[in-house]
Amino acid sequence: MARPTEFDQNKALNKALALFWRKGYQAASLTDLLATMDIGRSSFYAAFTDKRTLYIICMDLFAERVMEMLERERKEKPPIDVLQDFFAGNQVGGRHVRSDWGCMLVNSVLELAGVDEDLVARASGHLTALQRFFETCLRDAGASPSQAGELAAMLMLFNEGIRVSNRRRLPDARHQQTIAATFRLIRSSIA
Amino acid sequence: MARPTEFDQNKALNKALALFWRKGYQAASLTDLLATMDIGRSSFYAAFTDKRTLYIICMDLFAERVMEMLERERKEKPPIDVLQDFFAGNQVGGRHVRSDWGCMLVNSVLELAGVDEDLVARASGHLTALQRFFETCLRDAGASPSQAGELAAMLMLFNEGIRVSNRRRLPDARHQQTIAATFRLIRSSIA
DNA sequence: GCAATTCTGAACCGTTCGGTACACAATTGC
DNA sequence: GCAATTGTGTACCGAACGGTTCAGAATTGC
Repeated sequence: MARPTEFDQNKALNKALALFWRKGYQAASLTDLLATMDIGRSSFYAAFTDKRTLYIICMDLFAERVMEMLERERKEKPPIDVLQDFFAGNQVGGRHVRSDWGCMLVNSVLELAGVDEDLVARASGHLTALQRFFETCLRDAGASPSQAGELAAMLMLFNEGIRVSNRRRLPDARHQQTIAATFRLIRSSIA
Repeated sequence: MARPTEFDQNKALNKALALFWRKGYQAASLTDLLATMDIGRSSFYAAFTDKRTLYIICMDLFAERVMEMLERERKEKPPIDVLQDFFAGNQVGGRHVRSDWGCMLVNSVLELAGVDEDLVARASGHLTALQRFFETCLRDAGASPSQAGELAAMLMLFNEGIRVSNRRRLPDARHQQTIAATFRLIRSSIA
Protein backbone atom coordinates (compact mmCIF):
# COMPACT_ATOMS: atom_id res chain seq x y z
CA MET A 1 0.00 0.00 0.00
CA ALA A 2 1.11 3.50 -0.80
CA ARG A 3 -0.84 4.89 2.06
CA PRO A 4 -1.16 8.52 3.10
CA THR A 5 -0.48 8.78 6.78
CA GLU A 6 -2.86 10.84 8.85
CA PHE A 7 0.01 13.22 9.31
CA ASP A 8 0.18 13.82 5.59
CA GLN A 9 -3.53 14.52 5.46
CA ASN A 10 -3.30 17.07 8.22
CA LYS A 11 -0.43 18.78 6.53
CA ALA A 12 -2.32 18.92 3.25
CA LEU A 13 -5.36 20.22 5.09
CA ASN A 14 -3.37 23.03 6.66
CA LYS A 15 -1.97 24.01 3.31
CA ALA A 16 -5.45 24.03 1.81
CA LEU A 17 -6.79 26.08 4.70
CA ALA A 18 -4.05 28.64 4.20
CA LEU A 19 -4.73 28.91 0.48
CA PHE A 20 -8.49 29.25 0.91
CA TRP A 21 -7.94 31.78 3.67
CA ARG A 22 -5.62 33.88 1.54
CA LYS A 23 -7.29 33.69 -1.86
CA GLY A 24 -10.91 32.86 -1.09
CA TYR A 25 -13.04 30.03 -2.41
CA GLN A 26 -13.48 31.01 -6.02
CA ALA A 27 -9.99 32.32 -6.68
CA ALA A 28 -8.35 29.19 -5.29
CA SER A 29 -8.48 26.92 -8.30
CA LEU A 30 -8.23 23.19 -8.07
CA THR A 31 -4.85 23.36 -9.77
CA ASP A 32 -3.65 25.85 -7.14
CA LEU A 33 -4.86 23.54 -4.41
CA LEU A 34 -3.15 20.47 -5.82
CA ALA A 35 0.12 22.35 -6.20
CA THR A 36 0.21 23.78 -2.68
CA MET A 37 -1.06 20.57 -1.10
CA ASP A 38 1.49 18.65 -3.16
CA ILE A 39 -1.03 15.96 -3.98
CA GLY A 40 -2.39 14.32 -7.12
CA ARG A 41 -5.80 14.96 -8.53
CA SER A 42 -7.21 11.53 -7.85
CA SER A 43 -5.79 11.46 -4.34
CA PHE A 44 -7.49 14.75 -3.72
CA TYR A 45 -10.90 13.48 -4.69
CA ALA A 46 -10.37 10.22 -2.84
CA ALA A 47 -9.52 12.06 0.37
CA PHE A 48 -11.75 15.13 0.29
CA THR A 49 -14.66 14.35 -2.06
CA ASP A 50 -14.52 17.68 -3.85
CA LYS A 51 -13.46 21.32 -3.60
CA ARG A 52 -16.60 22.56 -1.91
CA THR A 53 -16.63 19.99 0.90
CA LEU A 54 -12.93 20.61 1.46
CA TYR A 55 -13.76 24.27 1.84
CA ILE A 56 -16.38 23.44 4.45
CA ILE A 57 -13.88 21.31 6.34
CA CYS A 58 -11.35 24.14 6.26
CA MET A 59 -13.86 26.75 7.35
CA ASP A 60 -15.03 24.63 10.29
CA LEU A 61 -11.43 23.94 11.22
CA PHE A 62 -10.64 27.64 11.10
CA ALA A 63 -13.56 28.49 13.39
CA GLU A 64 -12.66 25.69 15.78
CA ARG A 65 -9.09 26.90 16.08
CA VAL A 66 -10.06 30.50 16.68
CA MET A 67 -12.53 29.53 19.39
CA GLU A 68 -10.12 27.21 21.11
CA MET A 69 -7.40 29.87 21.00
CA LEU A 70 -9.74 32.36 22.64
CA GLU A 71 -10.92 29.92 25.28
CA ARG A 72 -7.32 29.22 26.17
CA GLU A 73 -6.61 32.93 26.55
CA ARG A 74 -9.66 33.46 28.70
CA LYS A 75 -8.06 31.46 31.47
CA GLU A 76 -4.97 33.62 31.54
CA LYS A 77 -6.02 37.24 31.06
CA PRO A 78 -8.69 39.72 32.14
CA PRO A 79 -11.64 39.18 29.78
CA ILE A 80 -11.48 42.61 28.14
CA ASP A 81 -7.79 42.17 27.45
CA VAL A 82 -8.58 38.94 25.65
CA LEU A 83 -10.89 40.83 23.33
CA GLN A 84 -8.61 43.79 22.78
CA ASP A 85 -5.65 41.56 22.02
CA PHE A 86 -7.80 39.56 19.66
CA PHE A 87 -8.57 42.68 17.65
CA ALA A 88 -5.08 44.08 17.89
CA GLY A 89 -4.09 40.77 16.35
CA ASN A 90 -0.63 39.45 15.58
CA GLN A 91 -0.18 37.63 18.84
CA VAL A 92 -3.23 35.61 19.80
CA GLY A 93 -2.78 32.46 21.80
CA GLY A 94 0.96 32.65 21.35
CA ARG A 95 0.61 31.86 17.69
CA HIS A 96 1.23 34.39 14.99
CA VAL A 97 -1.95 35.19 13.13
CA ARG A 98 -1.86 36.18 9.50
CA SER A 99 -3.88 39.30 10.14
CA ASP A 100 -3.41 40.57 6.62
CA TRP A 101 -5.54 37.71 5.36
CA GLY A 102 -8.48 38.93 7.42
CA CYS A 103 -10.84 36.43 8.97
CA MET A 104 -11.76 33.47 6.83
CA LEU A 105 -15.35 33.57 8.10
CA VAL A 106 -15.80 37.23 7.23
CA ASN A 107 -14.15 36.65 3.88
CA SER A 108 -16.56 33.80 3.17
CA VAL A 109 -19.61 35.87 4.00
CA LEU A 110 -18.65 38.65 1.64
CA GLU A 111 -17.33 36.58 -1.21
CA LEU A 112 -20.11 34.04 -1.31
CA ALA A 113 -23.16 36.17 -0.53
CA GLY A 114 -25.37 35.87 -3.60
CA VAL A 115 -23.27 32.96 -4.86
CA ASP A 116 -23.61 30.12 -2.34
CA GLU A 117 -26.03 30.93 0.45
CA ASP A 118 -25.45 27.67 2.30
CA LEU A 119 -21.80 28.44 2.78
CA VAL A 120 -22.68 31.97 3.87
CA ALA A 121 -25.10 30.61 6.45
CA ARG A 122 -22.45 28.27 7.77
CA ALA A 123 -19.87 31.03 8.10
CA SER A 124 -22.46 33.30 9.65
CA GLY A 125 -23.25 30.62 12.23
CA HIS A 126 -19.62 30.46 13.28
CA LEU A 127 -19.56 34.24 13.59
CA THR A 128 -22.62 34.13 15.82
CA ALA A 129 -20.84 31.70 18.10
CA LEU A 130 -17.91 34.08 18.21
CA GLN A 131 -20.26 36.90 19.16
CA ARG A 132 -21.61 34.80 22.01
CA PHE A 133 -18.05 34.46 23.23
CA PHE A 134 -17.66 38.25 23.16
CA GLU A 135 -20.84 38.54 25.19
CA THR A 136 -19.60 36.14 27.85
CA CYS A 137 -16.33 38.04 28.20
CA LEU A 138 -18.15 41.34 28.58
CA ARG A 139 -20.40 39.90 31.22
CA ASP A 140 -17.39 38.56 33.07
CA ALA A 141 -15.99 42.06 32.94
CA GLY A 142 -18.99 43.38 34.79
CA ALA A 143 -21.35 44.50 32.06
CA SER A 144 -25.07 44.04 32.59
CA PRO A 145 -26.75 41.37 30.44
CA SER A 146 -28.40 43.87 28.14
CA GLN A 147 -25.27 45.98 27.89
CA ALA A 148 -23.17 42.90 27.21
CA GLY A 149 -25.49 42.00 24.36
CA GLU A 150 -25.28 45.45 22.84
CA LEU A 151 -21.53 45.71 23.16
CA ALA A 152 -21.00 42.20 21.81
CA ALA A 153 -22.97 43.11 18.71
CA MET A 154 -20.87 46.24 18.39
CA LEU A 155 -17.68 44.25 18.74
CA MET A 156 -18.83 41.85 16.08
CA LEU A 157 -19.26 44.77 13.70
CA PHE A 158 -15.81 45.85 14.71
CA ASN A 159 -14.40 42.41 14.13
CA GLU A 160 -15.82 42.36 10.63
CA GLY A 161 -14.55 45.85 9.96
CA ILE A 162 -11.05 45.16 11.17
CA ARG A 163 -10.70 42.06 9.06
CA VAL A 164 -11.66 44.07 6.00
CA SER A 165 -9.32 46.87 6.91
CA ASN A 166 -6.46 44.44 7.36
CA ARG A 167 -6.72 43.46 3.73
CA ARG A 168 -6.22 47.02 2.59
CA ARG A 169 -2.58 47.02 3.68
CA LEU A 170 -2.76 50.45 5.26
CA PRO A 171 0.05 51.65 7.53
CA ASP A 172 -0.35 49.56 10.65
CA ALA A 173 0.36 52.22 13.29
CA ARG A 174 -2.82 54.17 12.69
CA HIS A 175 -4.74 50.94 12.81
CA GLN A 176 -3.51 50.02 16.27
CA GLN A 177 -4.32 53.51 17.44
CA THR A 178 -7.90 53.16 16.27
CA ILE A 179 -8.36 49.90 18.13
CA ALA A 180 -6.93 51.45 21.28
CA ALA A 181 -9.26 54.43 21.01
CA THR A 182 -12.25 52.17 20.52
CA PHE A 183 -11.47 50.04 23.53
CA ARG A 184 -11.00 53.16 25.62
CA LEU A 185 -14.60 54.02 24.77
CA ILE A 186 -15.83 50.53 25.55
CA ARG A 187 -14.01 50.22 28.85
CA SER A 188 -15.30 53.57 30.04
CA SER A 189 -18.85 52.62 29.15
CA ILE A 190 -18.66 49.49 31.30
CA ALA A 191 -17.04 51.05 34.36
CA MET B 1 -26.93 53.19 -38.26
CA ALA B 2 -28.18 50.93 -35.58
CA ARG B 3 -26.81 53.25 -33.01
CA PRO B 4 -26.77 52.81 -29.23
CA THR B 5 -28.01 55.99 -27.68
CA GLU B 6 -26.17 57.33 -24.67
CA PHE B 7 -29.30 56.56 -22.74
CA ASP B 8 -28.96 52.89 -23.61
CA GLN B 9 -25.35 52.90 -22.48
CA ASN B 10 -26.25 54.40 -19.14
CA LYS B 11 -28.97 51.86 -18.65
CA ALA B 12 -26.61 49.03 -19.47
CA LEU B 13 -24.02 50.51 -17.13
CA ASN B 14 -26.50 50.65 -14.28
CA LYS B 15 -27.46 47.04 -14.84
CA ALA B 16 -23.82 46.03 -14.87
CA LEU B 17 -23.15 48.00 -11.72
CA ALA B 18 -26.01 46.25 -9.97
CA LEU B 19 -24.79 42.82 -11.03
CA PHE B 20 -21.20 43.47 -9.99
CA TRP B 21 -22.41 44.95 -6.73
CA ARG B 22 -24.57 41.94 -5.95
CA LYS B 23 -22.38 39.08 -7.15
CA GLY B 24 -18.87 40.48 -7.08
CA TYR B 25 -16.29 40.62 -9.86
CA GLN B 26 -15.39 36.97 -10.25
CA ALA B 27 -18.85 35.50 -9.82
CA ALA B 28 -20.37 37.83 -12.40
CA SER B 29 -19.55 35.98 -15.60
CA LEU B 30 -19.48 37.65 -18.97
CA THR B 31 -22.57 35.67 -19.95
CA ASP B 32 -24.38 36.94 -16.85
CA LEU B 33 -23.40 40.49 -17.74
CA LEU B 34 -24.56 40.24 -21.33
CA ALA B 35 -27.90 38.79 -20.24
CA THR B 36 -28.66 41.45 -17.64
CA MET B 37 -27.36 44.27 -19.78
CA ASP B 38 -29.35 42.88 -22.71
CA ILE B 39 -26.51 43.46 -25.09
CA GLY B 40 -24.51 41.42 -27.57
CA ARG B 41 -20.99 40.23 -27.00
CA SER B 42 -19.38 42.33 -29.66
CA SER B 43 -21.31 45.43 -28.64
CA PHE B 44 -20.05 44.86 -25.14
CA TYR B 45 -16.40 44.85 -26.15
CA ALA B 46 -16.91 47.77 -28.52
CA ALA B 47 -18.41 49.87 -25.75
CA PHE B 48 -16.51 48.81 -22.64
CA THR B 49 -13.21 47.26 -23.81
CA ASP B 50 -13.41 44.29 -21.45
CA LYS B 51 -14.83 42.98 -18.20
CA ARG B 52 -12.15 44.37 -15.97
CA THR B 53 -12.29 47.94 -17.24
CA LEU B 54 -16.07 47.82 -17.03
CA TYR B 55 -15.68 46.82 -13.40
CA ILE B 56 -13.43 49.80 -12.79
CA ILE B 57 -15.96 52.10 -14.40
CA CYS B 58 -18.72 50.66 -12.23
CA MET B 59 -16.67 50.89 -9.05
CA ASP B 60 -15.78 54.53 -9.71
CA LEU B 61 -19.39 55.28 -10.54
CA PHE B 62 -20.51 53.64 -7.31
CA ALA B 63 -18.08 55.69 -5.25
CA GLU B 64 -19.05 58.88 -7.05
CA ARG B 65 -22.73 58.33 -6.37
CA VAL B 66 -22.23 57.59 -2.70
CA MET B 67 -20.12 60.67 -2.19
CA GLU B 68 -22.51 62.90 -4.06
CA MET B 69 -25.42 61.48 -2.07
CA LEU B 70 -23.64 62.26 1.18
CA GLU B 71 -22.63 65.75 0.10
CA ARG B 72 -26.24 66.47 -0.77
CA GLU B 73 -27.36 65.30 2.68
CA ARG B 74 -24.75 67.37 4.42
CA LYS B 75 -26.54 70.53 3.40
CA GLU B 76 -29.82 69.43 4.93
CA LYS B 77 -29.05 67.68 8.22
CA PRO B 78 -26.86 67.97 11.30
CA PRO B 79 -23.54 66.33 10.37
CA ILE B 80 -23.79 63.47 12.86
CA ASP B 81 -27.27 62.63 11.64
CA VAL B 82 -25.90 62.34 8.13
CA LEU B 83 -23.46 59.70 9.34
CA GLN B 84 -25.92 57.81 11.51
CA ASP B 85 -28.49 57.68 8.73
CA PHE B 86 -25.81 56.51 6.33
CA PHE B 87 -25.05 53.56 8.56
CA ALA B 88 -28.66 52.87 9.41
CA GLY B 89 -29.07 52.64 5.66
CA ASN B 90 -32.23 52.10 3.64
CA GLN B 91 -32.97 55.76 3.13
CA VAL B 92 -29.93 57.72 2.11
CA GLY B 93 -30.37 60.74 -0.07
CA GLY B 94 -33.99 59.86 -0.65
CA ARG B 95 -32.99 56.87 -2.69
CA HIS B 96 -33.44 53.36 -1.46
CA VAL B 97 -30.13 51.65 -0.97
CA ARG B 98 -29.77 47.93 -1.43
CA SER B 99 -28.17 47.51 1.96
CA ASP B 100 -28.21 43.74 1.74
CA TRP B 101 -25.64 43.94 -1.03
CA GLY B 102 -23.21 45.63 1.30
CA CYS B 103 -20.87 48.28 -0.06
CA MET B 104 -19.32 47.57 -3.42
CA LEU B 105 -16.00 49.05 -2.31
CA VAL B 106 -15.79 46.87 0.78
CA ASN B 107 -16.83 43.87 -1.26
CA SER B 108 -14.08 44.59 -3.76
CA VAL B 109 -11.40 44.86 -1.12
CA LEU B 110 -12.23 41.52 0.39
CA GLU B 111 -12.91 39.59 -2.77
CA LEU B 112 -9.91 40.80 -4.70
CA ALA B 113 -7.24 40.96 -2.01
CA GLY B 114 -4.56 38.53 -3.11
CA VAL B 115 -6.16 38.30 -6.55
CA ASP B 116 -5.91 41.75 -8.15
CA GLU B 117 -4.04 44.23 -6.01
CA ASP B 118 -4.58 47.14 -8.37
CA LEU B 119 -8.33 46.89 -8.03
CA VAL B 120 -7.98 46.58 -4.26
CA ALA B 121 -5.87 49.74 -4.17
CA ARG B 122 -8.45 51.59 -6.22
CA ALA B 123 -11.31 50.53 -3.94
CA SER B 124 -9.22 51.33 -0.90
CA GLY B 125 -8.59 54.81 -2.26
CA HIS B 126 -12.29 55.46 -2.57
CA LEU B 127 -12.78 54.26 1.01
CA THR B 128 -10.10 56.65 2.20
CA ALA B 129 -11.97 59.51 0.54
CA LEU B 130 -15.10 58.37 2.33
CA GLN B 131 -13.21 58.39 5.62
CA ARG B 132 -12.12 61.95 4.96
CA PHE B 133 -15.77 62.83 4.57
CA PHE B 134 -16.51 61.26 7.95
CA GLU B 135 -13.74 63.32 9.46
CA THR B 136 -15.12 66.56 8.06
CA CYS B 137 -18.57 65.79 9.43
CA LEU B 138 -17.17 65.06 12.87
CA ARG B 139 -15.21 68.27 12.88
CA ASP B 140 -18.33 70.17 11.88
CA ALA B 141 -20.04 68.54 14.84
CA GLY B 142 -17.50 70.03 17.19
CA ALA B 143 -14.86 67.34 17.56
CA SER B 144 -11.24 68.41 17.89
CA PRO B 145 -9.01 67.65 14.89
CA SER B 146 -7.29 64.73 16.58
CA GLN B 147 -10.53 63.35 17.93
CA ALA B 148 -12.18 63.71 14.54
CA GLY B 149 -9.39 61.69 13.02
CA GLU B 150 -9.71 58.93 15.57
CA LEU B 151 -13.47 58.74 15.36
CA ALA B 152 -13.42 58.81 11.57
CA ALA B 153 -11.09 55.83 11.54
CA MET B 154 -13.43 54.10 13.96
CA LEU B 155 -16.42 54.88 11.81
CA MET B 156 -14.63 53.49 8.78
CA LEU B 157 -14.13 50.23 10.62
CA PHE B 158 -17.79 50.39 11.47
CA ASN B 159 -18.74 51.03 7.90
CA GLU B 160 -16.83 48.01 6.75
CA GLY B 161 -18.32 45.91 9.53
CA ILE B 162 -21.87 46.92 8.80
CA ARG B 163 -21.58 46.16 5.12
CA VAL B 164 -20.37 42.68 5.97
CA SER B 165 -23.09 42.19 8.51
CA ASN B 166 -25.72 43.24 6.02
CA ARG B 167 -24.82 40.34 3.81
CA ARG B 168 -25.51 37.84 6.57
CA ARG B 169 -29.25 38.48 6.42
CA LEU B 170 -29.66 38.62 10.18
CA PRO B 171 -32.89 39.93 11.68
CA ASP B 172 -32.78 43.66 11.00
CA ALA B 173 -34.14 44.96 14.31
CA ARG B 174 -31.11 43.96 16.35
CA HIS B 175 -28.93 45.52 13.73
CA GLN B 176 -30.57 48.91 14.00
CA GLN B 177 -30.32 48.70 17.75
CA THR B 178 -26.57 48.14 17.55
CA ILE B 179 -26.07 51.16 15.34
CA ALA B 180 -28.13 53.29 17.70
CA ALA B 181 -26.09 52.12 20.69
CA THR B 182 -22.85 52.86 18.89
CA PHE B 183 -23.84 56.36 17.96
CA ARG B 184 -24.96 57.00 21.51
CA LEU B 185 -21.37 56.27 22.52
CA ILE B 186 -19.92 58.46 19.80
CA ARG B 187 -22.20 61.41 20.46
CA SER B 188 -21.43 61.33 24.17
CA SER B 189 -17.72 61.25 23.50
CA ILE B 190 -17.91 64.42 21.41
CA ALA B 191 -20.13 66.43 23.74
C1' DG C 1 -32.77 53.87 -54.02
C1' DC C 2 -28.12 53.19 -53.29
C1' DA C 3 -23.64 53.14 -51.37
C1' DA C 4 -21.09 54.12 -47.29
C1' DT C 5 -20.98 53.71 -42.64
C1' DT C 6 -22.11 51.79 -38.14
C1' DC C 7 -23.48 48.34 -35.17
C1' DT C 8 -24.38 43.49 -33.73
C1' DG C 9 -25.61 38.18 -33.51
C1' DA C 10 -23.43 34.16 -33.65
C1' DA C 11 -19.83 31.14 -34.52
C1' DC C 12 -15.44 30.39 -32.98
C1' DC C 13 -10.80 30.89 -30.47
C1' DG C 14 -7.62 28.84 -26.96
C1' DT C 15 -7.60 28.27 -22.04
C1' DT C 16 -9.07 26.89 -17.72
C1' DC C 17 -12.51 25.18 -14.90
C1' DG C 18 -14.08 21.15 -11.59
C1' DG C 19 -14.43 16.34 -11.93
C1' DT C 20 -13.77 11.29 -13.72
C1' DA C 21 -11.54 7.00 -15.50
C1' DC C 22 -8.07 3.98 -15.53
C1' DA C 23 -3.73 1.84 -15.91
C1' DC C 24 0.25 1.44 -13.31
C1' DA C 25 3.20 1.57 -9.07
C1' DA C 26 3.61 0.48 -4.40
C1' DT C 27 2.62 -2.04 -0.39
C1' DT C 28 0.37 -5.58 2.05
C1' DG C 29 -0.82 -10.55 3.90
C1' DC C 30 0.79 -14.81 3.49
C1' DG D 1 7.66 -14.36 -4.34
C1' DC D 2 3.10 -13.73 -5.56
C1' DA D 3 -1.61 -12.25 -5.54
C1' DA D 4 -4.64 -9.09 -3.76
C1' DT D 5 -5.29 -4.68 -2.31
C1' DT D 6 -4.62 0.30 -2.15
C1' DG D 7 -3.14 4.77 -3.56
C1' DT D 8 -1.82 7.82 -7.30
C1' DG D 9 -0.07 10.22 -11.92
C1' DT D 10 -1.93 11.19 -16.07
C1' DA D 11 -4.81 11.52 -19.78
C1' DC D 12 -9.17 12.90 -20.55
C1' DC D 13 -14.11 14.72 -20.08
C1' DG D 14 -17.77 18.26 -21.14
C1' DA D 15 -18.73 22.79 -19.77
C1' DA D 16 -17.80 27.42 -18.99
C1' DC D 17 -14.60 30.99 -19.01
C1' DG D 18 -13.01 35.76 -21.25
C1' DG D 19 -12.12 37.41 -25.65
C1' DT D 20 -11.98 37.81 -31.10
C1' DT D 21 -13.67 37.76 -35.67
C1' DC D 22 -16.63 38.69 -39.33
C1' DA D 23 -20.61 38.43 -42.28
C1' DG D 24 -24.68 40.73 -42.51
C1' DA D 25 -28.46 43.74 -40.64
C1' DA D 26 -29.65 48.43 -39.79
C1' DT D 27 -29.21 53.24 -40.54
C1' DT D 28 -27.22 57.08 -42.47
C1' DG D 29 -26.09 60.93 -46.19
C1' DC D 30 -27.38 62.05 -50.48
